[in-house]
Amino acid sequence: MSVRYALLALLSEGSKYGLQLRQEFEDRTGDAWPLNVGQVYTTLQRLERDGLVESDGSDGPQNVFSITPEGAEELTAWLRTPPDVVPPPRNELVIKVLVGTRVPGVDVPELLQLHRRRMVEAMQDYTHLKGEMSRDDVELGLVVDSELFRIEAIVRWLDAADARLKKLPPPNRGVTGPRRRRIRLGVR
Amino acid sequence: MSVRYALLALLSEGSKYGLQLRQEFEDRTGDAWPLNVGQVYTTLQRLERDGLVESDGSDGPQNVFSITPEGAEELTAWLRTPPDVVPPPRNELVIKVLVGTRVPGVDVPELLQLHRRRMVEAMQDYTHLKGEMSRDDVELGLVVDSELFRIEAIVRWLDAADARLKKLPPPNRGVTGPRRRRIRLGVR
DNA sequence: CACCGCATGTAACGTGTTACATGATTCA
DNA sequence: TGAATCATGTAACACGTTACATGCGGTG
Repeated sequence: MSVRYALLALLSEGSKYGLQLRQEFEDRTGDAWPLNVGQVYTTLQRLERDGLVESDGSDGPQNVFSITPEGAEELTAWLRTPPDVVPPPRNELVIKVLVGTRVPGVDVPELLQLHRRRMVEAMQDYTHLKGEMSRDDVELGLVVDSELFRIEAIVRWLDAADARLKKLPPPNRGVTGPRRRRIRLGVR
Repeated sequence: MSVRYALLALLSEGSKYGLQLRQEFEDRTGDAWPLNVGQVYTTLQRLERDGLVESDGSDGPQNVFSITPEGAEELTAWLRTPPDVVPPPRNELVIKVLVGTRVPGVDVPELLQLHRRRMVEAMQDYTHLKGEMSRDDVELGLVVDSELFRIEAIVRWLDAADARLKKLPPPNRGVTGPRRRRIRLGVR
């Protein structure tokens, strides 16, 4: 839902049209997240359908949109809404490791080391990039920071996973276990 | 694409049917990620269509699926594929902050503090949960670890963002800037 | 004129979500 | 018998992606 509300935010500054919204979205996120133009138009249609945005009726070559009061309200609510934390968003790497332990012929510690190497390389690339960046490019700086912290967290998790798996190595390799009662992370 | 390959991984252990796959997916990810049954069936259809999985023909009450050699190949490739890093995945919180700086009436530093509070609370909840967890619940332990590291990285980013925004406070508040040349993160 | 850039859209597809409908089996 | 549970599926929808089609205007 990021795009939907990002467009709303850009429109809260003033009325804009499609291509302009794409341009400004990319500018204001440091050119880090290319945005497909098609998605801008379909998202604007949905926003209009939901009454969060109004079209300037002019079906001319520049179809200008403005935010409505309801749109402004939803926007400020969204800005203060924290990202969902229970249930946690699915984490592809974590799933890889967890289901990987049951795939015949897969060496999980080796898998952890492989991904660790890739992640460290990515961090080096980003760190190098930071050196080349203009010091006052706040937007790109923030995006790169977010990636660096995020990837660093992945590396730490890979190390923790390695340690955890070393502690109880083969007992549940291929065994289905006694179906022990589990804690459900705040669902229903 | 996590679910698609997770099912493939579970099938690499042996043939299974729909509900069983959901059950095992949830077991093996520590019950942290509830999986909708409907998605299992549609995903199995697509896997079959793509030749990665075979149905046991028996359209009976238990429709059993097995992995094909092509499926096994795709699976091992997926396990070793690192998560995409350029362009970075869109980060909803980062987008909130970046576009929030242009929304009239929004106090960004206050926004950062609000989200920081929420994230710290989430970390406390997870830490508390770890204390209540069975020590040998590897799966849930790994998921909770991944969330703790992930959220901690968010908190660090919020602090870094706060510092960055304090350094150059109002110059680009509402101003569109000179459209400076930017580094593109390896796209195209 | 022909081409390019701007601008708007549509179509097809993939993943994911929720909700609903349909049988078969088990058991009080 | 009737209700719960197991098991399979479908429908409708949201978001996102890629690719394609259309129209307008300026410029060589």
